[in-house]
Amino acid sequence: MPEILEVEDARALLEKRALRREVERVHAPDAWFLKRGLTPQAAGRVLDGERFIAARRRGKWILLDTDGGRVIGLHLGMSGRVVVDDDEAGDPLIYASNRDEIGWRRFGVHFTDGGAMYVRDPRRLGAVELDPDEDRLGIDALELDAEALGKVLDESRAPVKARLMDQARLAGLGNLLTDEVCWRAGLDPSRPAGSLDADERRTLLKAIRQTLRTLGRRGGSHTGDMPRSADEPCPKDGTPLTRRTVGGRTTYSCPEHQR
DNA sequence: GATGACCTGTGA
DNA sequence: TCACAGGTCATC
Repeated sequence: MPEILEVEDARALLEKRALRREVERVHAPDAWFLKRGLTPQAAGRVLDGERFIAARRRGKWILLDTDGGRVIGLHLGMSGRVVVDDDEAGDPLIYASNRDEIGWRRFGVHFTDGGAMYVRDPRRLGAVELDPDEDRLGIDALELDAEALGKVLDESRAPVKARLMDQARLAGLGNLLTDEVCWRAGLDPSRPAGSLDADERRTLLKAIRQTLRTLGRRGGSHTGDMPRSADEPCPKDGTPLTRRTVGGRTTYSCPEHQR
C-alpha cells in the first residue's frame, strides 16, 4: 500500500480540504469494502448531515472524527488513493493506472456544497471501518524512540523485517520502506530481531527516522535510494542486489554491506 | 512464524 | 498466459 508517507499525504489532504463541510450523502457502492459489520446503510445514518472535524492518522489508518462523536477509519490497502474534489493523494500507482474509473470509487461522501471526497482503490484491498479499534496498532513509526524500538524488536527470533512490518507493534512501515531502512542501516533483513546489539539498534532507529524524513520530502515510499531490482548494483558498494522472500514479502538487499 | 488467501490490474 | 504488486488476515 501506500505506506505511512502516502497515508500521511492523504491525511493532510483530508485535513486541508474535507473538514467542516456538511455531508449530504454517503457513496458506498461496494459493501465488501466496509469491514467489521459496517453496512452502507449504517454509514449513511452515521454520516448524513454530519461534518468531519479532524483527520488523524495512526500507522496506515486514517481516522476521521465526526462532529457526532463517531470515527470513520480509512485504509488504502495496496492501491488506494484519497480524492477530495479535484485533488488527490495516496498510492502513486506505479504499477496501476492513474485513471479515475468510476467503478474504482469504493467509498466516499458528497458534500452539500457540491464537492466530494472518496477513496479510489482498483484492487479493493482497502477498507472502511466505523469506530475502529485504534489500539490494535502499535506505536506510530513517526513517534518511534529507542525504548519503543526495543519493545518492537524484543528478544524475537523473527526476522527484523517481519517485526518492523508488524503493525500491531510498529504502525506505518511497509515493504518498501522497511527494505530501504535495512539497506541504509546495513542490516540483513532476515537477521533475528532479538540478535541486534545496542549499536545496531541505535543505527536502525536513526535509519528509520532518516528514511522517513528523506523519502517524505522526496514524495513517498518509492523514492528510496536502493534499486528494487535483482542484480542491480548496490549504490553503496556496487555489489549486485539479491531478491528473496523475508517475512513473507519480496525483499531486496545487498549481500555485501547488509549483515 | 511461515504460508496461502483475499481482489484486481499490469506488464512480460 | 502468468507472475507480480506498496497490505492484512486466517490457518497450520
